[in-house]
Amino acid sequence: MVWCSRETSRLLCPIGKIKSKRQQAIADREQDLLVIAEQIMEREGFSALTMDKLVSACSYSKGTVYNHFNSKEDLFCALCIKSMKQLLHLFRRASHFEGHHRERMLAIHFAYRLHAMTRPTLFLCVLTAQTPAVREKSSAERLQQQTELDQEVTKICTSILEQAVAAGELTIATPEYVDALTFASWAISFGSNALMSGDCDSGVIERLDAEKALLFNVSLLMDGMGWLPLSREWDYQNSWQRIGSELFAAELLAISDMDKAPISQF
Amino acid sequence: MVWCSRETSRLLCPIGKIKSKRQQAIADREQDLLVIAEQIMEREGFSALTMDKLVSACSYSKGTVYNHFNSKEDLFCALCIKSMKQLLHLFRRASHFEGHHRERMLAIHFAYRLHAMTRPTLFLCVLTAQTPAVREKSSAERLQQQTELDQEVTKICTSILEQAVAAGELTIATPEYVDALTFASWAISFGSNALMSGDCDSGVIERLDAEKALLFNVSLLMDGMGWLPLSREWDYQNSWQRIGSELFAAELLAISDMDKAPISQF
DNA sequence: ACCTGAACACCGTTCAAGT
DNA sequence: ACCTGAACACCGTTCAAGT
Repeated sequence: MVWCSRETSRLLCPIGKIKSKRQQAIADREQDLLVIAEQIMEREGFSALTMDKLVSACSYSKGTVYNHFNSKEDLFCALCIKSMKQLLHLFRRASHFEGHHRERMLAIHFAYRLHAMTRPTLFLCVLTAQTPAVREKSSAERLQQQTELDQEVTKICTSILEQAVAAGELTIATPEYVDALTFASWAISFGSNALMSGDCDSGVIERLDAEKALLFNVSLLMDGMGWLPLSREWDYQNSWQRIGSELFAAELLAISDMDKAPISQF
Repeated sequence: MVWCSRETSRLLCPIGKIKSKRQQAIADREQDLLVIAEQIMEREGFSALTMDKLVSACSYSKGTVYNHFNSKEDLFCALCIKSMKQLLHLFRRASHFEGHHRERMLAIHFAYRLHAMTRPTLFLCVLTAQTPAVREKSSAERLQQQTELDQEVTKICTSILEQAVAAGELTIATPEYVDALTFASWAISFGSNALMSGDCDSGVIERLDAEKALLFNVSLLMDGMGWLPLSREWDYQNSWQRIGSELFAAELLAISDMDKAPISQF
């Protein structure tokens, strides 16, 4: 992997390769730090996350923390990467949903929404990591890893689209069309989720509304693609629920527990 | 305006009302400060914008600057508001485009893309202002003004949609459907622009690609709505160009000058 | 009623000394 | 080869004194 050339003398930790015991320990420590950072944000808000607080909340020294993240922004970038890795796992599961290919793509969008709900903090880290102030000060390695993950996510969508074409569900003018359709799918999902997470101050009713809106938006887009069966010929509301119960039952249970907790407490 | 109750003893400056000469001077100063802040970001990058730099770049004292913005994040929020006001102006112009209603909605999307290109810094301020770290520390007044502007933008879209329904271009199941369609339009535009501005390091070819992708995405969505004439019955590529030349000729000229400038200089 | 800038607390980052 | 934490520079914010 060419991009792994390290001009900075940071901790050795080749990505996606077999690690020595020492390297593994370092990687574990990094995961510890990310968990602690996430906890600070959840407890005290995003702006409360400072390097000082992270250092005093963990068992390592300032210098060691800075061996992992060469700036506060780099830490945010690392959180964004963690978020995208989780998303990728959900997407892989979604891509094997038992149904036709349009339903599988819907499962991808379901997974994205699910991630935004179950891990709101990590989801917002992705948003924050798109910010120029963060990108300017993140390490080249991590920015590269970010685009790599982006490509892997894209690959999953592309593959579903290609299968749909092969199955005759979808007709495309040229092969490059698939990339355009992937981008459109990604854009509607990102846009919907980002705009919805803006005012997520309310409770359960809002959540159901948000899901409905996403399903609606995605359905419009796929109908526009001419992806069969069209929404007037198929009950995607039902597909949506099937995806939830067959693929993500455990995660949804965790959410409803989260919803209940604050109510029973106050 | 109820929400204008000011618990903080900040500078008096009622929004959208007639201002006294003194209040006008204060409002002008605020605009000065925003221009300077924008210049700092353009010259030195987003992370270079500090309150110290803003103070030394302007002719006012630290205390005075803090009378306008009660935190650095509040300053970002103010820049976001400025950005949205400019957007609103462009949208109003777009909404009067000479053509059918689907073309008018397309003009809205054109205006959004145009704004992202001509004022990239301000556009990215909107993205930054969605970030929880900024929202947490912005003043209640400005956050309120932000949602007010959001609503005004929404109103323009809604009105175009309603006119399209009245003209028989578009059929909707229930009146609330209009809100859902507005949200979908907003989501595809925001999503496309946000994702595209992520890697806007390149030149002219990229720009044309970005425009093509946006037109493509929007067309898919509107086709999905069943908004007549459908993209297979009408040349929206041509509409796109007409919008540019008839509505935003001056702005487009400014962009091509910007593109040329760095080439001739280096 | 508003402006000023010194003063303060905290935060991000570095690096010489240690193991 | 990596860890440590004192030290430093800078940044955000406040507020008593001034007009």
